[in-house]
Amino acid sequence: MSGDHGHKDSKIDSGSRVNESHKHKDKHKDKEHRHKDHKKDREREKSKYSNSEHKEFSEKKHRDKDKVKHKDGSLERHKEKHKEKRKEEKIKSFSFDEKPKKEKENGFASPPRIKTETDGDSFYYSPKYEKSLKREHDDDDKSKFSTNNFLSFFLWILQDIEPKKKTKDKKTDETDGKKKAKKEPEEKWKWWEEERYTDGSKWKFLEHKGPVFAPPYEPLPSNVKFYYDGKHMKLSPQAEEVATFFAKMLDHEYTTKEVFRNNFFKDWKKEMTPEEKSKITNLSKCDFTEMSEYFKAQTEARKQMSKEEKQKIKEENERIVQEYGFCVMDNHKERIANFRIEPPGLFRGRGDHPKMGMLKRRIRPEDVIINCSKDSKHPKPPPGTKWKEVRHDNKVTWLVSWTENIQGSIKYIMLNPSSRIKGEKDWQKYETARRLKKCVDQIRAQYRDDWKSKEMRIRQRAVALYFIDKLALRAGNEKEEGETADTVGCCSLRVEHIKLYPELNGQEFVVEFDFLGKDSIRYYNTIPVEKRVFKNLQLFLENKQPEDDLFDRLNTSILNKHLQELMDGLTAKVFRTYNASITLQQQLKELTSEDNTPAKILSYNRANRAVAILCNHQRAPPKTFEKSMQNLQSKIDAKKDQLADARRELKSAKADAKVRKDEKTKKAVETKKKAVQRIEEQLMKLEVQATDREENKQIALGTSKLNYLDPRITVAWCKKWNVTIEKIYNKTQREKFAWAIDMADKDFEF
DNA sequence: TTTAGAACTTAGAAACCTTGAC
DNA sequence: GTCAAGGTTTCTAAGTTCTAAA
Repeated sequence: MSGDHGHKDSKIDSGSRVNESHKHKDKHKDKEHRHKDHKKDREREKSKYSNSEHKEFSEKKHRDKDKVKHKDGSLERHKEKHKEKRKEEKIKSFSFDEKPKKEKENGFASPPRIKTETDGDSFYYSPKYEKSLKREHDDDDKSKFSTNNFLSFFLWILQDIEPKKKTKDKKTDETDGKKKAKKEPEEKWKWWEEERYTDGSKWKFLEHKGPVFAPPYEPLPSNVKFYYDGKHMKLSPQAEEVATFFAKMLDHEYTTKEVFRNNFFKDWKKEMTPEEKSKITNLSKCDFTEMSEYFKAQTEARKQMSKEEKQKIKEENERIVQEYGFCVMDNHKERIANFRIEPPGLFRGRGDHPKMGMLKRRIRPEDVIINCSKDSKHPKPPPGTKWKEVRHDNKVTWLVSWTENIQGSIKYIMLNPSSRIKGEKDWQKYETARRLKKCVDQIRAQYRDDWKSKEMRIRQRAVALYFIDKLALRAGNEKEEGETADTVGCCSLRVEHIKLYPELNGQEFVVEFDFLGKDSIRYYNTIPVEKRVFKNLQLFLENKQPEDDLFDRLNTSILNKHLQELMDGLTAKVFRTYNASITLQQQLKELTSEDNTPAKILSYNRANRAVAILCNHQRAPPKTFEKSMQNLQSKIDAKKDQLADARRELKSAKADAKVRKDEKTKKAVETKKKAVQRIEEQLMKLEVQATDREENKQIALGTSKLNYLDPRITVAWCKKWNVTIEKIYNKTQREKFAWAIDMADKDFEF
């Protein structure tokens, strides 16, 4: 990335999510206007970007061997299906370059091109690991496996019987060294020193206890009443349960939104008896306050419980975690991420979600598919029930799945990020990004070249890729209208999402982006682009309505197919990973200096922040922000006063010592000196904290830290600057990144 | 070959827990 | 002991990419 990401500041906007102005009003009216005549476009382009430069380009690119085919403009098809839904006609013509398909890695978690890449790439086992323990995974060796695994499962059970020590020791083993109470019970398994499967399987043995279901509904006590139109009304249990979902959310803004209320009411009615249905016809006449108060009181009571009671609950939870929170996968006990089935409730879609408020129904064993190995002890469904299915698919990583009723999508229970199966994939992700580093210059040169292409689809592709690379935009899949909030990514940007300024605030060729991205987080950015990009954008906008697609001849599938040809394993999101990680590395180099630890950490956070800004990771400013800032400021002021006092005292002690010249006064001077130093340090810490907090007001660092930044960069930085890793990664993060902590040394380069 | 659905990653909010000041 | 603040964990929605069925 060549310092290209320096335009960040303008991006963070005070209101992060949704806002009415973004509503896509009547967006699909007048669809007939759209995409008038792409043939005309193409002809226009042809004349504009006439022969010479294009010829030169097309001859150069071996990849575009099928260009002739594309040029005739007869093949566009892809987007049509959903455009159809919009009742519009887009004439498109494209086809995919016919390159021989690269051999797939059978979906296995190893990086693509594993065999051809060995040269010097650290992804491969270093010599010291060469003879390391190999995971047994010969396809045909089943019996051996099951024996081993039964053994290990047995050991696991045994371990469980032992007094619980590990899981909830939380802070106790935190670094400071102060409280080194309980230590890790056993040596952690270094899966990264072992070989991976190459046959596409994700595991050979998998055993678990199945999911934990939501507790059954407990009817309200009879004194907690529901009122309709001012009159008490006893609800049937089903209707009451759904009513409590609403009551629990009464303080939330959701319940004031019309869409939420309408969806809720509609679904609630489905749960009512005919009698209830005929009576309750207006949600506004429903009074849930007693229910709401009841739940608040319960929460309060829980807080007020005695230590013993709290402890009892904690132990019971712990027992459940021990029983259901782990599985055995290939000889190893692994933590499960989400072993609880999502409880019923009201759907909380983000942004202007058309389905918010709908009832998320209760999942029963009959809805659940179990995945485990044949030779494992299958999880038992709760008494009197059965599973929907028990399957043995070792080409996938999930243990349990079910279909949810809001979007009809499948939900999964999977392993914790610290597990081998997730870790390998994560590692592989960063290796792919590092491979991109090696060819990114070439790819950039190519897309710049493609801005001149005489084919519209190629120019669109090239401009989109430029945005993805430069601005770290997401790919932008197409979404089904009316099913989700109206959000976009790069390929799905619409005309209304950008504005072009030939000149703005003294800068030439400025593009203003303003759209809702993932989770309806607003992306706002004004950025000068290269002239050719600007001209292209002008062209893409011609004869289009605000609600038309900016890149009407592009979608994520086309883009990713193209990227795949540029580099094996390359997809749009690799750019985000690459640019995030390289930015961190560069920023760390730039910002860190021989300094005290808090200052170094501030540098780290600033580097992290640069990435978070690039990736537009925003958060709502904490509600208590202003107040906590004030508090901190008063602490700083107090500390300053304290420092002034200490300095004064030191001064007078010095004067005293000058006069008296005895040991006692000398000592006093030393003591005062130390006190001043200590206070200075404390003050500095507070000031750093204030700066950090202020800068972090609307920025969430966690997402990039967890998902985009190659942890080896961080580990290397810690080692280089003598910062303990615990200062940067908390326990969970250290578990997730154990592989990186173990393998990266201070010279690691992304 | 296209497309729908499956699989898996990324995301911010909320719940929960710990810490430290008083 | 209480309380507020902030860090951590959990939750699950919302993306992207992969895969397999039509």
